[in-house]
Amino acid sequence: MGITKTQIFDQQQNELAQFFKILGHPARIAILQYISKQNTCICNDLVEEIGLAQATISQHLKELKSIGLLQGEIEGKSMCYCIDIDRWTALQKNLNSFFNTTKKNCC
Amino acid sequence: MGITKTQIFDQQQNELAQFFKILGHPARIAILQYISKQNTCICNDLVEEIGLAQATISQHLKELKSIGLLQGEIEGKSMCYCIDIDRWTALQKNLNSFFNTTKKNCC
DNA sequence: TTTTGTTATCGTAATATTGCGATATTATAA
DNA sequence: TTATAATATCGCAATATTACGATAACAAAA
Repeated sequence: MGITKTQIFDQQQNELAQFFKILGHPARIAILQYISKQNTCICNDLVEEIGLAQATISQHLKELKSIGLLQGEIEGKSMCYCIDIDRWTALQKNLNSFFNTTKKNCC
Repeated sequence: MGITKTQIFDQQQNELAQFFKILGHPARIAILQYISKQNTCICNDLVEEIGLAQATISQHLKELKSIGLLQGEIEGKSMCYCIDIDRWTALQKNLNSFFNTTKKNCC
């Protein structure tokens, strides 16, 4: 065992969990916050700013890309990452919908 | 390695990531949805409803309790779980605040 | 072409998570 | 008291995640 039994859950539950999971690491939170603070886009600065190895940052970026939150553009020899606005807004809507429909029935 | 370097992030980032992480499993999403669907509170039904072993469900409930989302009350020989409304609302606010302050500056 | 700077990927070690059977624990019912 | 039912915890196996060094890939600069 050790493998999540995704097949017993529906697509909405799996997708939602996947979003939450990817956001569930402080480095990825920090990356999103840093990108959003800059007017201009980010490349290697994240390595210095955050203090993880370049390979590690690259891996985190890849995961954020995997749910469509980040877009990357080649800019010379460096990479310019930015947040995908539409995706960002859609995700926020999604999560709010989960919070709102999961009503607060109590004992 | 393998251990998350929490010490290089601030408390807000770690806490936020922790919330996301705990919500980042389909079983825990399903548990929250199921509890919220019932007028009355839940006990052992989750085991049948969700289809994971009792030990596994109990573990997931423990994690949801760890961030304060669930409250449990002893009711006879069974356990009655419910969503903590205040906590739920506070968490939603928190996440929305993250989404809103992480502005959408793009390349 | 060679060098340099930047990012991605591979391989690996350390740790965490998931899931479950077995076994406590605890409270009601008999 | 003894049995029963519900939940929690322990211990383990399988898998996933995190982090990083080494190295590949690639584009601009020399």
